[in-house]
Amino acid sequence: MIISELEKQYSYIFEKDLLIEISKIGILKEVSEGVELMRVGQYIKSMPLLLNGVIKILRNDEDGEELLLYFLEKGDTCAMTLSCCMGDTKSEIRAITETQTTLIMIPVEKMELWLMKYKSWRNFVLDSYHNRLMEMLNAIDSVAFKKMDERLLGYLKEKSKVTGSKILQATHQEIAFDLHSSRVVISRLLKALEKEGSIEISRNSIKLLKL
Amino acid sequence: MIISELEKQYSYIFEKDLLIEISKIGILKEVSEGVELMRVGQYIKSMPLLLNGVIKILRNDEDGEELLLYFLEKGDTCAMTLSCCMGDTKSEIRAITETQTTLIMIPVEKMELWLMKYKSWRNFVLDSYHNRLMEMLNAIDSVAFKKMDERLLGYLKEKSKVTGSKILQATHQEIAFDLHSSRVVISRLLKALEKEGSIEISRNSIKLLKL
DNA sequence: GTTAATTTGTAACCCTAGTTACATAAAATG
DNA sequence: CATTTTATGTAACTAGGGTTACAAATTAAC
Repeated sequence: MIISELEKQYSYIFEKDLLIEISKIGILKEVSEGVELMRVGQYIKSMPLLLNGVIKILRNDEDGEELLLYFLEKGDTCAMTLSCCMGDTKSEIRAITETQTTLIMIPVEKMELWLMKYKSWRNFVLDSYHNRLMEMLNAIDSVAFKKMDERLLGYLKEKSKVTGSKILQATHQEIAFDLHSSRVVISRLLKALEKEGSIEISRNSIKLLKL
Repeated sequence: MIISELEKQYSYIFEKDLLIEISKIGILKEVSEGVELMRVGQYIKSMPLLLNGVIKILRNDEDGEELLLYFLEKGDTCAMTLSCCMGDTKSEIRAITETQTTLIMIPVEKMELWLMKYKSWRNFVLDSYHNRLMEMLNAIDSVAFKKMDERLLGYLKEKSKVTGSKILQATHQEIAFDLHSSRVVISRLLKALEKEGSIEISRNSIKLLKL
């Protein structure tokens, strides 16, 4: 039953034998929107393969301050998880489902075994690391080089892209959390975007117009 | 001749056979301080293993703005290089020798081969990715959550650690570049640190006192 | 040793974005 | 439908840090 879903996303990535192993060993999991899949400091015993939906990955500092790092989409896996599994260290990030998601959980033990056995798995793991490093660089560019208005715009576009909708469900406060800013600042900048005709603001939602 | 240097840093990491391969194939390279080893947009054909010295890794945005991401020390390799070699993409970062360095260059072709052949190489590559991800998280914490005075202090400590000296050779302008700030701001904050008794400022150098 | 180039110190100013405070509006709850 | 709760709008203020401008000090160059 798993394998049909699996093949849609991963058949051109993984070799046949590996797909079969995954479908035997992996545990299919349905998670609804807004669920915390992982929090900082937690140990990780299994690794998720994302079949459907969107997960947002956040960084927290000691004082509970928060910042969105990037979104994971179908076909992605969490490099942080990989990283933590290998090193047997605690998670450094927080993961929350942005939409309803379907994922396959793989026990850690298999990971190293498969690295030896399957070339496609090796490539997948290395690609994941590569992709995640690139997303981290984006995150750094954003906070280091951009001003808040630009960051906000980028955030809205990205969120629209991953959810596949021009209408975003979010309060100004939630956006402020993701961008590590304050509600007042976000309201201010959103208002400016509305005046300039880029968006339309309603309670709990924002409609992207000419972006 | 290479192998003696090699064994000092990597004998407990790599298996014997791999060490021999590296010493046969790798090209030993001595680089003096302040040399640009890699710039943004460059293609990478070989991968460095750091035997000695310190390399600083910088991020540039389109307008030439710059930010220090982290330092590489002996025993490290550049995960970005790994990443770029694999994906055959351009470099996203800039690398400059912070001190005189000794490194071994490995041709890209070997990398994938060794991933299959040597467990120790696999672990090394995965560990490198892990370490680099952690350093990227530090960089993000710094720019996202900290104020400039804290960042400056962290920078001074880190630089002192990697160079192994309490006396740092740097102008305020150079520090400003690394932190993506301006000379005036850095001078201002350094002065404050001096008044508080943490450092001693001289032309072209800063002495760390009670840090 | 005189001149030029670098480096540092400091004042004055400005802008972004964070904070506080309060009003209004829309939904949820009873 | 009256009352909370939640979300948004806006003004006024503050602070961090970026910019400009210029002086002083140190070093390098001739």
